[in-house]
Amino acid sequence: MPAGTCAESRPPLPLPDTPTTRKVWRIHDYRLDLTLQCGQAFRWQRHGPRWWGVADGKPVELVQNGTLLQARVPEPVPDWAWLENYLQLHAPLPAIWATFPDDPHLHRARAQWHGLRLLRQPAWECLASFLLSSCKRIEQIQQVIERLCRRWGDPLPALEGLPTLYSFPPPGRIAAATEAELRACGAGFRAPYLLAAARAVDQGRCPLDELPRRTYPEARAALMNLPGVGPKIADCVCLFGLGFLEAFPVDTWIARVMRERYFRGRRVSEETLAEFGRSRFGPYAGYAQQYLFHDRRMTDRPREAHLHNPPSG
DNA sequence: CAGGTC
DNA sequence: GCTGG
Repeated sequence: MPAGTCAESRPPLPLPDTPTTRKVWRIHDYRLDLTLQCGQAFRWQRHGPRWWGVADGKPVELVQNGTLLQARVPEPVPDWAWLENYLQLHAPLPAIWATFPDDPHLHRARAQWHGLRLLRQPAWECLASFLLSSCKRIEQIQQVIERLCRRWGDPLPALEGLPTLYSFPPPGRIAAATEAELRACGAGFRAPYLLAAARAVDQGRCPLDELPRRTYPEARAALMNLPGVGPKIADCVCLFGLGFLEAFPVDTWIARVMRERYFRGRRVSEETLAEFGRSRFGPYAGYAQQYLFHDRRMTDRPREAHLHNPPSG
């Protein structure tokens, strides 16, 4: 290519390995809106039909149009495996459903929220996010995370026409912060937990990168060694960040649903519910959890709203 | 009182 | 118990 030539012309037929900034997939059983909005990831913004966010450290714009999914990134990439993995485009949905028991509740929830998928997020981002999630609404979690990213993340190359997005701050950056600074970002009583987790990961005391190669119980236990990480947060990280699809996070919503439907409203511990969920729904219990969770949430607050919704008792 | 944890 | 709806 002659030097000094303006980049006004492109190769007529890009070879398979030619780095590109755009990609289109044909996908089935996938609903981007549900998947990015359901509270498993906290950094996606919707603007009309477009979604902006950071996947695996890279800024991305996504648009879904029926069975077409389109992605755009600021700098050409040689392949798109990172995004396919993050979005779990190749998750074998029919095979997953085939493992589910014949359960009327699950069947209905699955039909209603068809297209809701589990993402595969970076483990540290996932751990930090869910450490910040307790007793917070999704919007608040998003806010805190956004502040953390702007303060300790790096500005990323911007997509044309879009504002600059920031990387999720690596453990070392958070580890170097003070508890007061984290509180100032809105972390509240979770600040010391986040700080301790960042230090543990940064110093190799919690080897997040190795956990996917261990068994689910081992990974879960390793996470629960961290202060502030109990069964619920550990399971969220196992499910959304480590790829243990048998994990069955039990939060208050799921606990309510399970006690009502499977235990006649009896008082059962959350660990019992988690075990029950895993054994009833099997190797992909996490998918079942997500359908049941989303179903319950949307039933209780139909417009994902700021409606008060006082208890009916 | 909120998608927990110690 | 942080903090906000």
